[in-house]
Amino acid sequence: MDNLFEDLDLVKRSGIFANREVLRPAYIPENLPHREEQIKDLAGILSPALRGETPSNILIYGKTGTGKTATVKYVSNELEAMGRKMGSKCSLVYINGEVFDTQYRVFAYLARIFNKRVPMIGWPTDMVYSEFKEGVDTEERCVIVILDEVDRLASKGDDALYNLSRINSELSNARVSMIGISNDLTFTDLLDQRVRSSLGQEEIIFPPYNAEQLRDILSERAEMAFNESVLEDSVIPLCAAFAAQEHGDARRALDLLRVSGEIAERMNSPKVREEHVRQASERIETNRIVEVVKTLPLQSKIVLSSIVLLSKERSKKRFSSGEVYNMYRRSCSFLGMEPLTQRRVTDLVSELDILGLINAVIVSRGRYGRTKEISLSVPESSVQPVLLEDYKLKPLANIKIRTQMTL
DNA sequence: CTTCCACGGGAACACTGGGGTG
DNA sequence: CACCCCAGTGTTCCCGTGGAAG
Repeated sequence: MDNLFEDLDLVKRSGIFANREVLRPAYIPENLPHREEQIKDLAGILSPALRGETPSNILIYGKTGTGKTATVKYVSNELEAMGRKMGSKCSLVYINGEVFDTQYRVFAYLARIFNKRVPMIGWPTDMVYSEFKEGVDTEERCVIVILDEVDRLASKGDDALYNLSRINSELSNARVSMIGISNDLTFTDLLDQRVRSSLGQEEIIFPPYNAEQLRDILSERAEMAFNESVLEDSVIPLCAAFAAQEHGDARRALDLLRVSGEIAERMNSPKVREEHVRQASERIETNRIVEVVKTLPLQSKIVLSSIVLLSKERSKKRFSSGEVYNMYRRSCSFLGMEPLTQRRVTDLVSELDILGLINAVIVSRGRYGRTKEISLSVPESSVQPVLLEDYKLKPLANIKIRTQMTL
């Protein structure tokens, strides 16, 4: 009769949260503060869809957490609802370029939405493309394809975008237009001229939020998320300030607020205090590092581990690619693995750089050539244990660091 | 002006896991 | 069933290039 869960605080009605879900990134609020203009623009550009015309293609720019996706989804829902009311067939398809990051996958997904049976891999792409075309064209309608994180898709060749942009000339009933969402402002550079002009018929910019605007957003959500007066006055401004440093990332701010609440809850504190926010900020950062390192491919782990080993061994903190590559080769032979080429390793290093685990800058040392200076940009103590969790890397715990070390 | 090292673009290749066809 | 086709991914190979010390 004693249930295991009865004793756990988790089940008891939380004193802190009223509804934690509204702080999660997936939640789309009714009201998007400081995005009125973008909403209006977007709605204006899309409105022809309701009159049976083809809306212009749109390109949306803005850094992460500036409300791009939320805004688009919000407007989509409104548009679809209005379409139903007016009896015009209007459908929006949301595609995340992170998940569907190749032309094949995008068209296969689209074809499936329009009731075609297409395997997720195996066919020639043009076959999948024509299946999709046939599927959409079965009736008169307006289809708006939303490509979130298009830069992902575009970086692997712009064929998909090109095909999508000229599909209308091959359709007789349906009309297709697209919305590209990108957080990289320079990504059109790698597009074909024709695609660029077609996709960028209209452009909407989402500027980063400043601390003040973040405060508004947080306050509004906090009202729904938390019970009355559990937040100390300084909590929201502090969350906003932290996130404003991170180029005004609202997602970050909301995360911070939620985790602060969770920490307060777990500590049985009746209120969320400033110290909880600071702890939350730390925890989010270390969690991120652990998560990233854990999911690194094996070879990248070895490269990273080599850099860690170097920074433990030497007094200095920056290393040339040559040094890193040598250490990498030693690690490989220690593990009994074939090392990759230097060329490949420079790519892996760049990836680690983008992930923010290391810092790499190209320097020219004149007579002594050109290198990348590489340094760890996160504490080694938070990286090494995670690396050693990988059983394939276990032996590296005992690697003799100094070549000249005597036994 | 030369020289040096490795950066990073691009082509080519190997391999995988799924298709369709005879 | 055997066989070849296809997209996608990770890799190697080749090579032109940058830019300050000498």
